Amino acid sequence: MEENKLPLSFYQAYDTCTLAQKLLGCELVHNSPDGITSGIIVETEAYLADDPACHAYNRRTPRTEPMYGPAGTIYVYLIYGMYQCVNVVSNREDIGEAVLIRALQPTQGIELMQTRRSFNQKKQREENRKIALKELCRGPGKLVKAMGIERSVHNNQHLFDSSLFITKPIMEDFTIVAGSRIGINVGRDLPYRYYVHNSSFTSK
DNA sequence: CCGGTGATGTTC
DNA sequence: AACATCACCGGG
Repeated sequence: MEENKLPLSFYQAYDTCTLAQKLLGCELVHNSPDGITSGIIVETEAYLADDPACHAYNRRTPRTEPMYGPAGTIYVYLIYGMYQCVNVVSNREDIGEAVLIRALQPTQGIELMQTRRSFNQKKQREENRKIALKELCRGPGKLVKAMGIERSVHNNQHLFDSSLFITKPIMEDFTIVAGSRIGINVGRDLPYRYYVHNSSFTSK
């Protein structure tokens, strides 16, 4: 599996919008101390340097610094106080652009993902609710929790040198649909959201 | 629909 | 120091 990692050159080869589409069909893998979990990327969003919705738009601060790193850097941030989202940094060093991973089709470690998703951090215990396969990684916050991705661990690491990595495309013959990004105000008119047509694992 | 939740950036 | 914002999710 490790040997199927995307090469560094893959992340450097494309502009951000193209990379966001090229990552569809690839597998996101986390080789964690608790076990391996993975899923096929079925939904992404591009965030560009000249794009007001981009965290790095006109600002280079401690939080956004990973976005200015080399392509393939991992950018994890906290949102709404309780969720984290994971991005693949794109373009050249010193240009703040990235691709947000929004949904996965789960492949390996499904039970572990269900366990992670079922853990109620407020009550500090696991709850009984059974989470449907389709719901496991449908959304950026959900997939980060299911995959066990942690800002404190993975932020500013590189996909080529981390327990979190991406392998070459394993999905074949799919159509890519472009549309407006989800959950943002500025830049909502830009068609920078990409997803696999007819996949039942994408968010809405 | 609506509110929880906390880091971040901006304004004072 | 205070405030507005926020690439979300789950309960209703």
